Amino acid sequence: MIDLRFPTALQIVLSLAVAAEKGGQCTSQELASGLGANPSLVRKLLVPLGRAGVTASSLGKHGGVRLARSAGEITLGDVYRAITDEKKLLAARPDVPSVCVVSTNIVEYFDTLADDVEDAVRGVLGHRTVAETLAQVRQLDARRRSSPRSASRAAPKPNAE
Amino acid sequence: MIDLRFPTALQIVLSLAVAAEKGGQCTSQELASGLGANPSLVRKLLVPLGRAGVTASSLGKHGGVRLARSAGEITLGDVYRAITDEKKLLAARPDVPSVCVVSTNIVEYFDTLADDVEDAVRGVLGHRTVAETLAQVRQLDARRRSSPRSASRAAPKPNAE
DNA sequence: CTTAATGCAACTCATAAAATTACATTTTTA
DNA sequence: TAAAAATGTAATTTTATGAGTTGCATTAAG
Repeated sequence: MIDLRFPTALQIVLSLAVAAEKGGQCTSQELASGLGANPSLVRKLLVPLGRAGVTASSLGKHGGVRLARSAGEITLGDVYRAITDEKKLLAARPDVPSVCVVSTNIVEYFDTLADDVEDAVRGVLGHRTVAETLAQVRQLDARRRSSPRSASRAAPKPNAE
Repeated sequence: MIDLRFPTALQIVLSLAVAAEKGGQCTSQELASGLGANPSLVRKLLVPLGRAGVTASSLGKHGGVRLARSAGEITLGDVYRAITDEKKLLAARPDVPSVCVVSTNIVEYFDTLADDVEDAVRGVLGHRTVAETLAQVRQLDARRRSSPRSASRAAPKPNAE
């Protein structure tokens, strides 16, 4: 099944950034409804994010989730690394037999290649803060409202609300 | 299940590059044994590689597979693109409801982010030719033979063969 | 004590590739 | 022309892994 943890975690963090501007926090229920998902799924993703110091939760009544740092101090790379932990984008074939020069050394080679790819991805994600990303998302929203060629049926009346 | 198509295709192409040096070709059976896999699986991967002009096959008795171009004219990016076709490394969450600024625009944002990541990966893979890669694999092999601290049990007697 | 939140464990479901099997098709060649 | 040996391809089963769900223990406010 396709891995949606990073896009999901990113949306969670962005929603928390919006809430943080108002000095507030979110419940996993609120976050889940923005995702069309289950609160339990949200809480599952909050575990590694909390461990990485990206989010923080408080228990009990009036508990909830908030950003552990300001949105300008969190990069998408932080979120990505927290959520994917060890798993790399590319993985070598396991159990390759050793029958020729290629098969004997391909795994070692591929691991270094996978590392290079991982570094490139982190380069892209590491330069963008959550604050900048939220600003970009709002730009998209402004563009969506100003032009009626709606990309989705989400804004059928761009000038009506 | 984890996607092994690219590492598998890469090993196939490298094996074909070795064979090409001797002016020869390989059967899917030979390729499969170097992978510890099934000839049918190899042939399945050869379909997109052939369509992309990376490999070529001949039917019938004494048929087989060979590189369609020289190893110096094929990049790892060519192999990667052929094998993964449309599928991107990162995919947006589907069916996100539109309940706030973030949820309304996150999919569009994430798609552009996924494209940026894809470009970065292709940057890494597009610069390496199969010929260069084969040379690197052989360097690893030379290093493995000269130092007995074997990374795998693949070469228990580095000076014995 | 009740309420409302997170934390966490157990379970089923869905998906996509791996792996396998079988057979049709195409060439070579004896 | 028939046998052999290869690719092409379709159908099927297996497997791995995240999604999604349910339930409940724990925690803290009032």
